[in-house]
Amino acid sequence: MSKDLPSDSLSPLPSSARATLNDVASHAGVDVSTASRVLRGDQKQRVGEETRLRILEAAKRLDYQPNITARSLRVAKTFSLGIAVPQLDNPVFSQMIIGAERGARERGYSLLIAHIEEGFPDDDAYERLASANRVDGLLITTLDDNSVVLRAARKARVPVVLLNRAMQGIDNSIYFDSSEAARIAVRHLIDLGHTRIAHLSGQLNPSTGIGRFAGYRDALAEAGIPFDPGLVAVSGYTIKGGAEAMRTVLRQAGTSPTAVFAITLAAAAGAIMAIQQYGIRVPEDLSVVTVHDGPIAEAMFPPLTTVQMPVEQMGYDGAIGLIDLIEGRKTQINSMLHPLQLVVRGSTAAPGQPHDVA
Amino acid sequence: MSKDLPSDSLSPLPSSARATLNDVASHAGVDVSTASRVLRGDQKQRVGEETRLRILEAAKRLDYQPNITARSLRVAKTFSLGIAVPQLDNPVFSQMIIGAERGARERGYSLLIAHIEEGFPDDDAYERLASANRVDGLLITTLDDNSVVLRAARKARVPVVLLNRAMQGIDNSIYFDSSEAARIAVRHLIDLGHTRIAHLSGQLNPSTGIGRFAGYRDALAEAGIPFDPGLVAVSGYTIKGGAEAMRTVLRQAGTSPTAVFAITLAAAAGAIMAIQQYGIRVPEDLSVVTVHDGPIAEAMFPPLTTVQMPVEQMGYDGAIGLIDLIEGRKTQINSMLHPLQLVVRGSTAAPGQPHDVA
DNA sequence: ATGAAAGCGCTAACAT
DNA sequence: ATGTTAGCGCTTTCAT
Repeated sequence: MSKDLPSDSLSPLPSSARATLNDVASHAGVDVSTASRVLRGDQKQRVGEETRLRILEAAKRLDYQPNITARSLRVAKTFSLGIAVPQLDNPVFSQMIIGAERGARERGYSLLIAHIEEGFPDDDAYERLASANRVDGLLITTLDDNSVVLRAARKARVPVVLLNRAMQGIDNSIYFDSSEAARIAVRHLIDLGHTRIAHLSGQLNPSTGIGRFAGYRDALAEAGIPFDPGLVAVSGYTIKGGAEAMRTVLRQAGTSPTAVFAITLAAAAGAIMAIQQYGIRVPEDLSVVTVHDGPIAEAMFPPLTTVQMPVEQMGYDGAIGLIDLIEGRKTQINSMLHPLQLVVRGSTAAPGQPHDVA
Repeated sequence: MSKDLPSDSLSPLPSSARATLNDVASHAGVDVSTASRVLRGDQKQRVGEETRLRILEAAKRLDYQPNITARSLRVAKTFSLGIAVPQLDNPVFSQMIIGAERGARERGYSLLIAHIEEGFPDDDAYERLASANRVDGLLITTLDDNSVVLRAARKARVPVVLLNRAMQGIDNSIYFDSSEAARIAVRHLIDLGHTRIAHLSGQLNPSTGIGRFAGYRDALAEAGIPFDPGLVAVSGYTIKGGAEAMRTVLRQAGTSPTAVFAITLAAAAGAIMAIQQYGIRVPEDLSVVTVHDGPIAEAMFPPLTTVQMPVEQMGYDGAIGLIDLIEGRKTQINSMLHPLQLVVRGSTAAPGQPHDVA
């Protein structure tokens, strides 16, 4: 008798707390299970058209939003993906994240980000995501250290997709045809008439570095240009590394190069710094080309000629593939993306043009 | 009678599925509530030291990891923070994310990322996070469009902290003393002897842009240098904008400037491009200085003189503050960060040094 | 076509 | 100091 609370509850009344499925159901005068079936868009739902409408309307009126946490608990899935990146402020990784976020979002997943501090890779970064039951799958990227990745992938209790490279012992990956990209870049230099072409490389064990190095050698071989080890130095993937490697090459090369193929944007930027320090002009005295593209390539002086790399696509495909794995639509993800196109800008030109030095 | 299943369950048996609290409890011979109290490190726990140890040991043996989803459902918290960013491939935002991720992690939260597509700000980006019950709080950043942010913050059912600027109508924010940074930058130019100092500015309504513009004018006024509107052009925060604004200034200025203060890294990069296109030399003919710092500033040619901005700190403080808000330890977050220091590199020098033009 | 009921794994009163 | 109990909001058999 004391329960004669204001029962004329026909008003929207999304007063304070979020409406639950229960609220929707009672407002529509049905059981929660029925409401669930409708709202979830259950395939074989067999629900009366009229009730369907009533439920939908109630949901709308109450501004119902499913509680993902509850659903997660019930179906034992988190509907989120984790992505572990070693350096966030590197265009490669940010673009990868953009793509991954888009893929995840399209499929109703969220993207959870884990930054792996350089130098503390062993610690927990991957585990944090993998073992804490927070994600249904893991996208992993790495620079040079393979062992950590391998270990993490093994320990993960969820599907893992490796981005940006293929690796022995890891089944799923989306990677890039680095050697093809390198070949395109070097061929461009050769077409311009260069024969003394230097290469700033990655560490020469991991897959990416090797791929580009191979492409470099292949292109030279095709053109019948002999390979000169004195023209190669390891730069890694940083600006500083690029600058140092460039200096090494300039000092050690018997006959100095007229062009250089840098393994990545950062290395190329470093190289240009070093080159200009020596008073050498780009591209008059030395042409520079690299792989990967983006606003920074345009912003440098001179603007950089690059072979475009579908980095965002890689993130997107990785996310979609990972979700396919999670939801059992696929059992393996393995695809290689190809370089997009050569974008010729101001950093490359024919060798030895008669430009006077000031 | 038919329940004589293999009951000698003393083996570790983390065979397949994750161990639950229940598993731990029964292995330790206690009730789940007791196990919960211990494992959660409940303050006023009053649990026997001996049982405590037994529980801890069982948890370890079974490699128990709490199911956050279940806990979330129970306590009605997700333990995750959302961060919405307009452009991921911009050092400002990536550094902000790095900081935010660290703050969140330190407090046991995860960071969920939402990329706001340029041009589709209205859509759902913020709502996706805010209304889907996926996060306990929101970190928001924005470029120029305030209305969207305001609306999003209003609609959010969770606490919101605005990063990188203060805004009327938004209570919580972590921002940066832009005008102080601008003053430092411009004073540096003045100290070098410059008097014709251009400014590439942001849109002149939002807070950040105004702050820097104000700092620019203040520094000029302090030094008794008259303000010349012909030396100012709006660049916004992009490379392209920087290049265009620089060209505008070079064309329109009656007496050409000997130095330029660009509002941000990207604009400075664009400006340098434009400058070098005209065959003007940096810093001999024209000095360039900007606010914000990072590897890119070092990588450019010439390396850029900048006033350092604690961007990562901003993300970190934002995350910590947001969590304080969520957990009720604070009721308002409002702090202003100050510029770190002036880093003098190759892009600034005294005006009119007797350098011959080639 | 719809409802009843159980339960995902955890926490938090409330007993004892 | 420890156990009992209820329930967070949802999905999913199993009935009807």
